[in-house]
Amino acid sequence: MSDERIRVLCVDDHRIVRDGLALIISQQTDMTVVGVAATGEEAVALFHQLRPDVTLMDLQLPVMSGLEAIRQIRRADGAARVIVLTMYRGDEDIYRALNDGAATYLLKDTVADDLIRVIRAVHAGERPIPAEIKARLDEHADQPALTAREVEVLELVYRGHRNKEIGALLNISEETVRVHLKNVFLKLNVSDRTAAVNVALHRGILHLG
Amino acid sequence: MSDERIRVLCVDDHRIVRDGLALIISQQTDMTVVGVAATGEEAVALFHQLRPDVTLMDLQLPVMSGLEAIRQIRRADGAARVIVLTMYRGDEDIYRALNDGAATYLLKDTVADDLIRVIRAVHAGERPIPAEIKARLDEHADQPALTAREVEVLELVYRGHRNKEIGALLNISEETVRVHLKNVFLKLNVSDRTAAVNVALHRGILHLG
DNA sequence: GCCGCAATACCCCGATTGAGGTAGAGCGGA
DNA sequence: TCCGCTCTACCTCAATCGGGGTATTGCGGC
Repeated sequence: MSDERIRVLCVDDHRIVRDGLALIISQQTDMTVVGVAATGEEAVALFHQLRPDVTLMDLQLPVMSGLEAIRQIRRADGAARVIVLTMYRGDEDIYRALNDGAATYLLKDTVADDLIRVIRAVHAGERPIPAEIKARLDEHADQPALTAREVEVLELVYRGHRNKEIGALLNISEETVRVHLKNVFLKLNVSDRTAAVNVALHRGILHLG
Repeated sequence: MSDERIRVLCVDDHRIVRDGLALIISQQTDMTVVGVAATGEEAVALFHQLRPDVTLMDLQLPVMSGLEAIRQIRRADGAARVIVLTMYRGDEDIYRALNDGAATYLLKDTVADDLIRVIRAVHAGERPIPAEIKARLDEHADQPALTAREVEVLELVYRGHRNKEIGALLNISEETVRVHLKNVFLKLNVSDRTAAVNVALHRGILHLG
């Protein structure tokens, strides 16, 4: 009964990875790939059009991030089941995705058979969080969270701007920028901007791009 | 004649991607995956053991990079045919890989059918460089190259070290570190260290990790 | 209503950084 | 052999940055 197959939407910006995933899933008798998307927009549009049972979502997508796509999908349908499948290992990535409604979070290290099992479990309403991911999430809870403004400032530091420029861009004084950065340094446990950017990139607070 | 199939070694650190690629290749009647590796060391060891016709190599590998693996493989066998398959789009990545003996360079955006065609072409002794990659390589030629020492200094800046610390780590004076950085800024066309790191990450001169 | 937090802004001061020089030693190619 | 490049090192000066404060406004939760 092909009507009873789990209908999967597959979202990844790398064509060859998408093709590989689709092939892996298509080989199962109890599931089928009903659509593929390469950007966040495409993912949201196809979700509405296809109403898949499970959406397999990479976080690293051009134009609109996978995180934003998850938000929009979950806002439109609180019962939507989205599995994150990504190479991002940062605790902040994991926290944000699960906090925004992802059913679970898998790294691309995952074995094909495990992915298949998780798709079935999530379709059945479970939320099987891998131990490694759970551990990272616990680490995250121990860390002080940056505020939205602090992330905004740090992002501009990462782009290579000086404090004065950042102040001008955000319409606040250079002094205030310094205050935000001081707090960022405290929270990230570093003593200068390059180290802060480094930590932020590794923890998934910022991303290349 | 299974003996006449193209024997492919598949190197990628993400298990699910490796599985997907292997599945794509295995579906062809004229090629077969004889081995898979997840690190540079494994890749080099398996190359010697299996002597594949074509090696499909990601650049982003733990412990030993794909670039270093290519160097070691090509040093051992100047006729070895290695296809780079990576998400790295930096001109420096492309330059280094092709300069160190890769037969061609594909992005993970590549369509499965194109990958298959390139594997056949490379096995036949061709070097089919995609137009996009060729264009990036031309851009690279217009840019002044950083010296090994300059990259070394920039790497430590990226790690968050101050000039004084970098001097101590490299056993040179802080003054010399400043000179190297001045030259880096000139070559990368930036005016401070965070911008330099940003450009270096995007061009593939440095990598996360 | 009160407390805590986020965001804003200003102060001082020492450390660090970036931009401008000059210069010698060593090495490899023309 | 000589030229050019790389690495090394030092100098000066102005700009930027990081660490230490204090303080006001506004918002949301208890």
